[in-house]
This record gives sequence, structure tokens and C-alpha cells, in this order.
Amino acid sequence: MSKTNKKVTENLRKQIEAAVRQAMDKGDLPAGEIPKFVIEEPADRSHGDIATNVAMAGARVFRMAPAKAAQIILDNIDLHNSLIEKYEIAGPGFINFFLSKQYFAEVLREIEREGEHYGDSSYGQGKKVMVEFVSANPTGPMHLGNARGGALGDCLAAVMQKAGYEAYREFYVNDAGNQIEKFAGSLEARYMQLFDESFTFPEDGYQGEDIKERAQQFFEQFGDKYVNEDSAARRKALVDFALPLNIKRMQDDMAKYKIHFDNWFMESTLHESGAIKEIVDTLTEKGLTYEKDGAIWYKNKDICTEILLKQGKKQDYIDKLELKDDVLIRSNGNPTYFAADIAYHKNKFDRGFEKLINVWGADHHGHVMRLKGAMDAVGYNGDDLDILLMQLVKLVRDGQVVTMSKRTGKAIQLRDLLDEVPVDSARFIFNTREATTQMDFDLDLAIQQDSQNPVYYVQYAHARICSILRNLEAEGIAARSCTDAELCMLGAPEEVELIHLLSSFDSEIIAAARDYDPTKVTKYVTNVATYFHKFYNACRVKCDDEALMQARLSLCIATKNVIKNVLDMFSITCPDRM
RNA sequence: GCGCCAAUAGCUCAGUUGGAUAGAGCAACUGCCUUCUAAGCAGUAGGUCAGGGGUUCGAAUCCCUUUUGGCGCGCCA
Repeated sequence: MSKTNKKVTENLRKQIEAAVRQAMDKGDLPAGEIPKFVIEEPADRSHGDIATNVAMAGARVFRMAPAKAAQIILDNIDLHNSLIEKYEIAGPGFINFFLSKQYFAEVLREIEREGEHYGDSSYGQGKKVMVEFVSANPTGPMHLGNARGGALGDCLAAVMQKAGYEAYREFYVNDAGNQIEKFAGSLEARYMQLFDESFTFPEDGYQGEDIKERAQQFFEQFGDKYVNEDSAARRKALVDFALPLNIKRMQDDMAKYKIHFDNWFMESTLHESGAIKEIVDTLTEKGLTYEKDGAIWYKNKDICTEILLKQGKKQDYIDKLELKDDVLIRSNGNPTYFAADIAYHKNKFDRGFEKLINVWGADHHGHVMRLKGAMDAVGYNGDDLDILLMQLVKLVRDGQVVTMSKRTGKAIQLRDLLDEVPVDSARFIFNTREATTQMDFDLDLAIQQDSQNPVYYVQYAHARICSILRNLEAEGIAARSCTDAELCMLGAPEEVELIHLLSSFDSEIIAAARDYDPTKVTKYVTNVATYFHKFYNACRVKCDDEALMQARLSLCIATKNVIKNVLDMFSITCPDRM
């Protein structure tokens, strides 16, 4: 809620508590603890601007009908200087409060004063938070799931920043390990097949067309130079050639998608610096590893069991999970992805991040508990690592579900999407569905640039306001600051509703940051657009009453300000005309 | 088998963490531009909140259970 809103609500809470206490002291209410109660905005405005359930919540303590308790509380309440002009008891025992016009005037002044900082809060207390997202495998092109993860992660970081965190964006590049071996084998086969079609392609290789393209590019540069080299040297040359190209392609795609990472973290640096070996040694010193079948294992079962018991889970629940231990170092001497991941996440904490948020595909959820547990094992708090699991996107084209597979090479890539769908549209649409829900991305609809697209609806409201301002300016009418008396002329339901909504901007941001859910903000700004359009149709800005016109101009400018703050925050263009 | 995520209008989805008569958009029907952008607004119609129990002043929301769908349980990542 805005500062004005917050001030009013906090004061009201104090006054209600004081009234209950006073009534108890006088013996009007039975003495006891003040019940927990909420102060909220009713869904239906005829129920007032602010409502409390204190009388109902305290029904047991007060031992009387909620309506009667409500009356006693109101008999003892002091609402001077509270910006509340009247109140009533309604329904099953709610107390509804009605704000004075002065309140709405103060909200508009606050928005004007704060400008581009309106909506900022200190909720995050300046804590350093890292959002790691996309982190696609560099062995192939990025897919539609990466597009969703990119939009969600980037906008989540923006929300965290707005809510008072110091947000940092990172992309983890898996440029080492097993999948690079597969990448090498696949490239080698495609390269060799240019000379000998019968050269066998590895069974678990990457089938995509992009591998063939890279092999072809390599051939164009080096010809047959590597045909007679030994396999290891050939593979190394191919990877050294193709991997930087793939990483560059991901960086270009992300830039086109208006996503700018603070850091691209290379997994290979963890191997080269010895960080992985170090973490295995540390775990071994703590007695958390053992050797079996020539491999080094991590005692995941013991560690997670301990954590779950601490959380109060029952033993038979834990038994049913069938927790397993994990390999850190394979019998061939190579570390697993898991070992690298422990080293990587410890590295993040070592860099001073207090909160880590990872945006992962839901298919990785089996990995969550063991990684959080491992953070406890290496001396950090697993609860400071939060995983936002994103359900995968189903792509729909011509009403048919298209399965996405990197290997078939037929899937729609992020790059194809960006060629066809405007960036604004993609960023907005991916943020209209919560991460936890499976999403059908209708490609035909997303490509279509018309009114069905929610981003146009919001942009249209902004352009409309700009148009009003332009027209008036052309007639020599400039917006000016209004007096309180003038702002208090805004009394139409459409005006009041709009101001109410504008005043809750920062509480929406805080809720979005708290829940790691940037979709709350797109829903909010869509709502702002709706309320503005309603206002526009009900109340003419340009009118004969100069004072009223100026008051309405103030409301328009405040609305424009909020829409612009959201679109800027999400790196979506905010056009002055459409 | 075990676990995670879901199930709300014909379709796609909201529902402010337990509140008052469950809301939008699309599709259907009816209206509103010779005064600020009709990419808009107003209205009509559409519901066993998957089924069943429980918790309490009060449940779409929390707990249990059944059903249905998606995903996961590797010396893959």
C-alpha cells in the first residue's frame, strides 16, 4: 500500500486495539487477550474502503454476538485525524470504515511527489539476492521453456529490486561435464559424416540440426584437417570451435529478449579452480561421504532425513520418500553435475548473496531437497536457497500440441519465437500465468498483433492518457498542481476506484516479491488499465469546470506514472501513441 | 509404488493467504463515437469451485480421502 494508505491502516489498527483494551478495562468486554484480526480492503466498495473482522475474530473471547461487540468497540474508538469520515457495522459483524476525500487527495500528491520511485519500498532491506535463471545447456539452441523462464526470472529480479532488494541476475553455463562429452561426440560424428556417411552417430548424441550446422561451419573453416587426427584432439577442436559460438548465440538471443545478466558464470571455472575437489574434500572431512564401487558418494539420505525430522516430519513419511545417496565423483574420476552444483551454490553464498533464487523447470524438482540439504552440509542455510519451479510450457500451433524436443530439431526455438512474436508481447504473456501452472502458449495468438493481446490493452491506456495531455496542451491547457479542495472534487465511483487501485501499487510489489510471483504485477497493471478505461468512459477530462479538469488531469498523470513504472520495470515499451 | 504441481463458466484463466452475493477475457446476444484514441466502455446469458468427509462464527482457499491430468524418482543434466 502507499505510504498514505499504510499510515491510515496502521493508525486504524492502533485505534482498534486501544478501543478493545479500553472496553475491557471498563468491563464492557470480558477481559482477555486482544484477538488476532485483519484490516483489509473489501471486494465490494459498498462495504466501505477499509474493513475489519475484529468483532468476529474475537467472538470466542468476547462471548457475545459479533455485531454487539462491534458496537462496543466503536463506542470506545477515537478516529480524530484518521482520514476516516464514517463507519458502520455490517454483515455478520464486519466494521466498515469510509475514507474522507482528503485521503484520496493525499494519495495523488504522493504519486506526484515520488514519480518514477512510486511503488518502491524498503521491504527487502537492501539484502543482496541472486536470481539465477534460464541457465540453458550450451549444447543446443534455447527452447520455449527457456523463453518462459527468461521472462519470469528477469521480471522477478526487477520486482525484487523494486521491493528494496539488491537484485543480481546470473546465467549458469554448463560448459563442462558429461553433456559436453556428448556434445563433442555428436559434433565429431556430424563432422566425420561429411566425409564418410557410415560414421556411426553416438546412441545418446544430440540429434538436432544445429549440430550439423556447427560441423559444417567447422568444415568450412578447417576443411579435412581433423579427419586423420586422433579422436580426442578432433573432439577438443570441435568443442573449442562450437561452444563459444553457442554461448554467443545464447547471449545474443537474451539481449534481443531484453534480458541482461550481471554475470555469465562458467561451470568450467569450478573445475579449473579446484572448487569442486575442495567441496568434496570438505564433505569428506565432515564424514558425509563414503566410497563404493570405485565412486565417492554423498550421504544424502542421512542429511535430508535429519533436516526433515527437524521440520517435524514423521519417520514413516520420510521412509516412504525412499531417499537415496548421490555420487559426487564417478568411478572414472569425473565429478557429477551434482558435485559441481554444490560448489556453485556455495560459491554464490561466498560472494555475499544472502538469498538465492533459482528458476528451474519442474522436471528438476527431484533435485531441490538434496541441493538445499547440501547447503546445510557445507555450512550455509538451505532455507536461504529458494527454488522457483516452473511448469513446462506446452506449445500450441493450429490447435495442436507441439512437443518440444531439443533432439528432434523440430521444436520451436526461442529464436524462432523472437523472430515472430514482439518482445513486449512475449515478456508480458509469459508473466500472465503463475510459474506453478502449466501453460499453453498459443503461438498463433501470440504472433497475432491485435487487441487480444493483453500488453496492447495496457499500452493503449498509456497512449490514451498521452493523447489527452497532447490535445489539451495544443489548446494551451497545461496540467498544474491542484489544491486539496480541487483534488477532493474527484468523487465519482470510477475516480475513487482508480485512486484506490493506484494506492495499492507498492503492496502489490511487496506481495509479488514475497511470493516470487511477478505475474501479480502484470495482473495489477492490467487492472489499472481497466479502471482507467472505465474512468475515461464515465468522466470527461476536458470539461468546462477548470478545477475539476485539473483534478482529473492529476488523476490521469498519476495513472500514467504507475503504468510507466510497471512497463519500465519489466523492460516493456511504453508508447506515447498507438 | 512413492513424491511434487495442478483441477473454478463452453474455452483460457483470476480470486489480495479463512470473509460479505465466486470474478475477468475470449466465444454468443444487446447497446454506446458529427466533444479527450471504439486496440475502449456498459449490459444480458453462462457455476454441484472435480467427488466425498473434516476443522469453525464462516471454506474455492486449511486437513484427510477418492478420481483425473502433467512431471520426477540414473555413476544424465
